[in-house]
Amino acid sequence: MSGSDIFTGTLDILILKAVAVGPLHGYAIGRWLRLQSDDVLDIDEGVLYPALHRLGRRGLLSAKWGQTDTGRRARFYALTPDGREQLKSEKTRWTEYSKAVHSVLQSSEG
Amino acid sequence: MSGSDIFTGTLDILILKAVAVGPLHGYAIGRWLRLQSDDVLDIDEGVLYPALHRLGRRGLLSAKWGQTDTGRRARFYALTPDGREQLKSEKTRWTEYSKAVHSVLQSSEG
DNA sequence: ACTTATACCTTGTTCAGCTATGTGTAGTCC
DNA sequence: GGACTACACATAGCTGAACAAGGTATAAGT
Repeated sequence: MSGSDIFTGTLDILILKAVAVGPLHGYAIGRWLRLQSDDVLDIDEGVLYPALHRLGRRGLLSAKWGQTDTGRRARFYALTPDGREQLKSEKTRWTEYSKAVHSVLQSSEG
Repeated sequence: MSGSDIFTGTLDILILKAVAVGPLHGYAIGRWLRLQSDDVLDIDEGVLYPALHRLGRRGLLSAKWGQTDTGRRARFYALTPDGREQLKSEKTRWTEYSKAVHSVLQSSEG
């Protein structure tokens, strides 16, 4: 059901990236993240769906109802142009930040 | 005054690491993080001091008043044994997590 | 006198993520 | 028939870290 805790602020990037290739529905986003991260990122559905709604409200994702491969009804999310820009800038920010944290954690100087 | 936003959850690790080498006072912790991270990590004091108090309350840091090199009064924080363990496990968690995020962001598969 | 750097602190607010829970469909296994 | 798993969506209440914006005070430089 639930995965290990998230570092707040990273979820949006992960979601935006997941739908960057093509539209996906919520459940598939969760599955894809689990797959790509070797089970490290296991997003609770009670966290994932509100996040999708937030991103929609902010105009970073668009949503429409559709059919899965197996004929089920599902809500498909796609990146808007704003979302694509947001992904890009957040990715840059993450990369810079994680490098900074890494260099702090590696440091042995007092 | 303020730095760029933090990814929530990383601040504790950064602080614990800063005092891992030896006791430091709050202001020096901020300065050290800025230095080690090439100005990427610039922790607002209104964020830093409450965090130090929290870590103290949780028993991960000990605190005592002392004198700086320049003769000023300052509160020095040091790692407790619990704090050292927490640093270790959080470091592991961060490393695993950031690798996972990285591998998601690098992915090009749909 | 003024500014900068040092060094500490608190109060109020926001909102992401956590926890728990609910709905319903469809396939499989015994 | 009954139980179970996977799929797919959703909301409501809570917590607490971080943010924003202030405040106190000393010392050194110009």
